[in-house]
Amino acid sequence: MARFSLTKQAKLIKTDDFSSVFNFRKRISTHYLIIHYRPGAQGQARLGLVVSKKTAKSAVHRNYMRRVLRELFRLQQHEIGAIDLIIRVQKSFSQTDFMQIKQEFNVLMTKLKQRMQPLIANPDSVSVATDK
RNA sequence: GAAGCUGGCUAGACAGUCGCCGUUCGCAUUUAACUUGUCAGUUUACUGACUUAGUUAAAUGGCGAAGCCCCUCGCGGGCUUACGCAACGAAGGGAGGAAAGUCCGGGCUGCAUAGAGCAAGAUGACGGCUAACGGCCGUACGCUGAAAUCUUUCUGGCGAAAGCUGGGAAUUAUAAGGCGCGGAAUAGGGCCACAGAGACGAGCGUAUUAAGUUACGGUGAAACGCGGUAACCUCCAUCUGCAGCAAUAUCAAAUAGGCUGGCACUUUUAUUUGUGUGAAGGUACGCAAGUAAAUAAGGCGUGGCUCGCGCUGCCAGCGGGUAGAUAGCUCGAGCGCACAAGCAAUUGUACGCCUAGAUGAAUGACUGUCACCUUAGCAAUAAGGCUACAGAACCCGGCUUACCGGCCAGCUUCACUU
RNA sequence: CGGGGCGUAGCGCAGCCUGGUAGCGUACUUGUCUGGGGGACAAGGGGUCGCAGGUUCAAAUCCUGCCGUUCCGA
Repeated sequence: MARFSLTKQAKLIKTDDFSSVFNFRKRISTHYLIIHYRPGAQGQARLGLVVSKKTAKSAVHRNYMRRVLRELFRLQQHEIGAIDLIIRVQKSFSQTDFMQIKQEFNVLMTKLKQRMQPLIANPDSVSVATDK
């Protein structure tokens, strides 16, 4: 039975984790969001969020966007697989745009699955990719 | 009742689903004993069985760490730990009045320090409060402060008149309240545009007088006067050591470098030191050690092997210390209430309470109902907003700035009624 | 957390320290030179000096508090 809890194991915590994902240089972008991804070795999807001060000046507004994205990730984390993700907010959104954000997130997840399919099929290529 | 103003409190509510972060407790499973309950036997007491709940004791159990023991020495096995972590369950807690700006003041920590002074900076009516302040309270002063009131005046209506009433304008003093307050100008220096005869030294012009004796002089903010300006320099009084929780303390990986010890250390050249040959000094030669450069060998990697290519002294320990972890980290000039002192700020006493501690950063997301607001509508209701300003980062006292509303209390003026 | 700079015409900047007139370049408008354009020359318009309060006879300038923007250090 899949649980929906979001623990510390499902987060990117250290600076090395973040920079390794960014250095992998793979990303998918939509109108509001940009996703950087990298196949991870933890056997679990892990999430990092970046909401810069440039997108929204109010801290309350930035916290809202962070929480919504965290919630969406929490509900789908078991369907994603062992991937490290960093979600970046490109354009600010508010509570009226919630349904649109949800759709965009789903689109991003399906795209991500399609791209990760060959990597998961033969794990040797994953190891080669991570070495480089 | 109307108008103006001040202070305090609050910061949508409830329910459902899925979650996040601390704190405390229980850990999960098995066994035994006791208490309670039921049933059976039965001498109002005892025995046996069962189940649920609670308490106590023991054992077993996930990962890691430390210690001990055994051994066939290996990434072995076993035991212990009021050691940690993970996982599970329960209880209880979880953003603000400004958490914001970072403008002042203090605690705390480190460094420095007998004490004092210089420099630099800040403050400046008087008195008080305070841990302290540039803050607060009281008093005095200045500026301001009403469509209300007083006074004057113009005008319209009613009326025989007295008078009543509506509108406009001007003026004066103000209420509650708001804002401000910068000590010293014979201690000294600087500056005072334009205008004006003259701008800080006094002199000049006219009139006058025994006499620089007296009076006046269009301008200008200030004019014939030893003025104004210290939010110009300065002087006086008071205060301030410097830095900031990324402070600071403890533990501590990898890599590079440092120190120590052991092993390895070929040859040549240069140089330094010691020593021998030499009667002595110098020179020369030999030996030993150190340093530098080059080279060979060795080692490692590439590889089935050789050649080749690339890198390079090897091993162990120590100390500093980075990433990281832990502490600092929330019980404090704390909050509530009552009484007392005081005009007040505030202080004292008694009682009660514990109220966020995150660190790539939690305190939430969604749905429904009600409340609130806006629009439409006589209303019922419908649609929309799902609401203001805004998110703790070591902690307090203030100040400033932002802000949709709601509730309560008080003050002043005026009008009406009793 | 600590420290500094900037805000003046549509744009880029002087003036501020040492208070009395707000200016330079460019852009804009008009005119002249040219057959026309470009260019040159001449004239002109355009400023809450970021906002608010204060000191002063007088504030872009001095003082205080805000707002915006930008940079630096730990």
